[in-house]
Amino acid sequence: MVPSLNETPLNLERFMPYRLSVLSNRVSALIAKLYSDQFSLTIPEWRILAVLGRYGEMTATEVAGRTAMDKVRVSRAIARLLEAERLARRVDPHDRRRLTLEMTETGRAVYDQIVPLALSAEKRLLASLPAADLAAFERLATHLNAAVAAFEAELGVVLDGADEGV
Amino acid sequence: MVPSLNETPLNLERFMPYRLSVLSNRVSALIAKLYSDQFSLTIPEWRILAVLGRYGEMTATEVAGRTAMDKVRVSRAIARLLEAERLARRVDPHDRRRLTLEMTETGRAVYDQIVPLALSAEKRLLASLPAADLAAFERLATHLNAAVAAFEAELGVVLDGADEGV
DNA sequence: TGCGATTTGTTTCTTATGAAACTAATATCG
DNA sequence: CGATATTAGTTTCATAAGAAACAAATCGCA
Repeated sequence: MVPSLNETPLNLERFMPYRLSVLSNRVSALIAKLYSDQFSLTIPEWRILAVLGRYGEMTATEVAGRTAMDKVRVSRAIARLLEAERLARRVDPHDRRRLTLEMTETGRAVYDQIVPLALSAEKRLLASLPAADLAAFERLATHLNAAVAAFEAELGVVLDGADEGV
Repeated sequence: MVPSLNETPLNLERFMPYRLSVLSNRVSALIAKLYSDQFSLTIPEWRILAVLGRYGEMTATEVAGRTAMDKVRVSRAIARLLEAERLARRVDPHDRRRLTLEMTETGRAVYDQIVPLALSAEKRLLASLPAADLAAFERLATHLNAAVAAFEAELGVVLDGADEGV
């Protein structure tokens, strides 16, 4: 039987968006495995700790902007972190809609334990990869981000950076 | 305020697994946008059509293997495709547990319309990217897949290629 | 002022997800 | 042969997801 009547059948294995997706999710699953069991932390929860650890206090909306996560997802992850007392928050006196988030000592202890795990995993994954290839990936990522943005703009779409992983 | 008390704070924007994830999901969301509304097709449904279009008839298990999708996800996507009469299946007479899948004419019509959209989107996204950078990405992908596999093996984990996107 | 528009964050509702249990058919090995 | 293990695919169950509606606070401008 002829595999396809289409003139240019799509070879999934060579389709860049597909490869990117499979690769990304394999890597994410591995990294998540390193902390999810041990600390019972979900991916969005970890992301929140990561941005707070890096940039200090901020609100839920700012976290969503930084992490490219949906605000609902952020809201729920924050609820779990508050419940576990890994996060505390206080009302901004200048604008009482805003709730400023910060890690508690418990939260920071978790963060401080995961960061080295994550960095060493990354280091290990990239070990023996030529530096030039990593630099090329950086360029590809920058290029694709811009190309996607341009395409979206043309489609008149407002796709927020909804995503999944790590 | 000091951003982190950690000696090596994690800079998410430079953390490769994170960049990979955000990039992948942006690209996937864009590609999905090109067909999901128009054909009301989900990502797993599209993947199934894609492998059938490329490789011809196969069973659900084979589809799962090809696409790195979970078998439950495949099963449900097949159910929807059958419901929409985009797929037909028949019992393998040699092994009556096996159900061989093939596209119907309706299914192939959808496939034939989406393939050019997907390929032209990919082409556009990669336009003006130096070929060397794309080749470097191929190497990075190969390298990372192997590195993840090695890491998993060491952790004694059996992570199937569960994934998300495109 | 004051009232409609906007912003922040949560909740509701529907659907998607995957682990584990399950059904049915086949393979294996005593 | 026949009991047990394995395989293909589905269903159940609990959780996660996002769109849209929502509540509360603030902004903006007549």
